Amino acid sequence: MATVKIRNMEEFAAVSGISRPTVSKYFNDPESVRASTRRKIEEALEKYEYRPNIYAINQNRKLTKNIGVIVPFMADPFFAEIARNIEQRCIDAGYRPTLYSSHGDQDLEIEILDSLRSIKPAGVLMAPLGRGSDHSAVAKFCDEIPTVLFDSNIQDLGLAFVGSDNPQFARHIVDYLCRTGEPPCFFEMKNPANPNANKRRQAYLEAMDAVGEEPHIVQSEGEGWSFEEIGRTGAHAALKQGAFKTNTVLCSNDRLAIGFLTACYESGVSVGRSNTSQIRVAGQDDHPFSRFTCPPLTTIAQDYDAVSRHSVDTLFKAIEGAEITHESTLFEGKLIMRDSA
Amino acid sequence: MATVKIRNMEEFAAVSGISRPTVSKYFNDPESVRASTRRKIEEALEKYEYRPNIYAINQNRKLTKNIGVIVPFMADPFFAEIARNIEQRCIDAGYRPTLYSSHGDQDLEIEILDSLRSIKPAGVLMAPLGRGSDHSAVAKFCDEIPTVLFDSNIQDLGLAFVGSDNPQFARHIVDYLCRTGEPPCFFEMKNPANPNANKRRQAYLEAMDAVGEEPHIVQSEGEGWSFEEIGRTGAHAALKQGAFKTNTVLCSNDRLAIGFLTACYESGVSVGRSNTSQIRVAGQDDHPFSRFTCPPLTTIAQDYDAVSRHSVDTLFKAIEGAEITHESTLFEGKLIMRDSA
DNA sequence: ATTAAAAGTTAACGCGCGTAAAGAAATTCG
DNA sequence: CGAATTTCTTTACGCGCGTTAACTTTTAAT
Repeated sequence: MATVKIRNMEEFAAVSGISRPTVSKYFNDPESVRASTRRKIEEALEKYEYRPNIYAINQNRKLTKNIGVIVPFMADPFFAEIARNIEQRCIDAGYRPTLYSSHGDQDLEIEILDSLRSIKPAGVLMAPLGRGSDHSAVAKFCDEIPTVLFDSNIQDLGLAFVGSDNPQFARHIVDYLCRTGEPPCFFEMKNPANPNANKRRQAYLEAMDAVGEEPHIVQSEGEGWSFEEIGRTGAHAALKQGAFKTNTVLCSNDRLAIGFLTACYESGVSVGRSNTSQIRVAGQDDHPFSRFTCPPLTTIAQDYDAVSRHSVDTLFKAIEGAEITHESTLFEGKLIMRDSA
Repeated sequence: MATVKIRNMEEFAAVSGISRPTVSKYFNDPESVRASTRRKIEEALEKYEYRPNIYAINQNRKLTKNIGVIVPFMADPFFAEIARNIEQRCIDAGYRPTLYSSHGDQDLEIEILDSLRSIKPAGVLMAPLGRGSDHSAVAKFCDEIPTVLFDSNIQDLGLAFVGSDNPQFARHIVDYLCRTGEPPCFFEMKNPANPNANKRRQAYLEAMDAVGEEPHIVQSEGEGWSFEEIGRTGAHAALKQGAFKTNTVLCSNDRLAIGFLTACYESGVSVGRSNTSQIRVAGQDDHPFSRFTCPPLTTIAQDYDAVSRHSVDTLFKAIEGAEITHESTLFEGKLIMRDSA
């Protein structure tokens, strides 16, 4: 392998027999040099260990190849999955994604934005805390750096918003539940962290109206991102006081539903769609764990592949100079029928 | 606020009335300048928007303040939690952590190491894939950059290893299970991704020997990181052929146990420690979801706070010049009694 | 073969900051 | 108060690479 250690592009250019400006050109785009030149450089690359210093590169380029990816809560596997998906797309496009989680904390979200500024990213993909976000801080950031919001929207901030079509979700699953049994009550947090929650409540109301059923909303106390625990305690309280007017419950999201199922188990309420069951429970999102609840959770799956693809595409188009007029893109969900409803 | 935009430290030094070298000194350590000087600089900092260019800084410093944090599988909330914990400790110590997930993929793990090299980190905290890691690639990396391994060990690589005391885990939970009912069979993957799995099997055998009971091991087919699904299908197969010699099952980890519980539900086997239950199931790790399984999972909790603290401490000591002799530090677990066993 | 176009070379500057040296100014202390 | 000490200022260089300008060589086309 290497006989001498290559310290910089100058030295590497020397051993490859090509001038430094041309080598620099090669690293910015290998296709931009003649095939014979490319071959020489790549032969040297095999022989010697050299990689351009990323700090020197970024200091001199007007724009880095960095992409920031922010999710509100990494310990939620749903966000881990979508982050992974986005990350891979960035890498494939030749960018360098860096992953951040706000961990449900406003101060941390602000710190992340601040930290991102210092790495001068070409663009940012952000799933904001939502209700918990500092609106003006996010607005200011979106103003400085090309940013696409996903999952949860903040007014008209950023280049675009990409998320799920909550009304379609609600129509779809409310339809299903009504066709197969009693109409669903809606179970949610009283003070949800995520603005999607409000849209989902609204969507539920509209969907129930459309099928001509009377809506019933049951709310759980508790704040923060411990949705399962909030769902569990809220369900216990609601079950005890007979808050559900029908035997069917649609939860605002799967994590809440997971806690709900735990409460049902703990209080001896049998869940399922069989005749012997006392209650039916459905969720929304198709959380990675929903397959493994007892009973497995009927839910409506977010098309997170489409969400991540479209988010990334939109950002890259903007980075590459396309004029983007702000728009929201919402993807439909698929019903995942399992045993809980 | 700002009347003019500050472009670099030169300009900022001008408006603050302090020379550039002193300002530079301030940013490296605010305490290193006279109080009156510090005050002047901080007043200017309030008045003008300026932050040193991180690329220029890192180009000139011998050592960056970057810390790499690698976990094998971010969609496992256990790793998300420990990563978060580690991240925070790094920030508190004035470093800049960057988070990576190998997503269970060897090629990606290697890519991450490569990518880390290019940011010239002061140190790295790595939970390797384990069996799935490219030993020589990791070894080479540890040789170049101060690296502490945690969670899963690879021989004697890196500055140190920090993890859990698997034998203690096994003794503790085997003791408990034997005291309260039939001795446990052990349920695990035949081809586990994680080397801890092998240690846990061994620990189970020793613990059973210690209490004078005959061990029984049941293995599930399947590879990769979809532990829940592997646990579920493996449990179905094992239950169908009556593979368990006793009515108690200790799973190698919680995610496997979660799948096991799903299989029990699906095949109508009642789980729990009451007289009416047919089987008892326990896990290991205290996964964030274990509280919410049905029934809630009895398990043994990893002291991930201690693991992350000690990992970070060890790394920082090494970075700050302390001589580290390679050693493994293992933390004990606490029994978490819930309803499944 | 002639020639225009394409791709390479050499030389040089700049990016923003770390850092070192030498001397000036401010502070501390006896 | 003067001397010793600490802290700052000025000046200057270097880090590794992007990039430009002027020129030379190679390639493709007539």
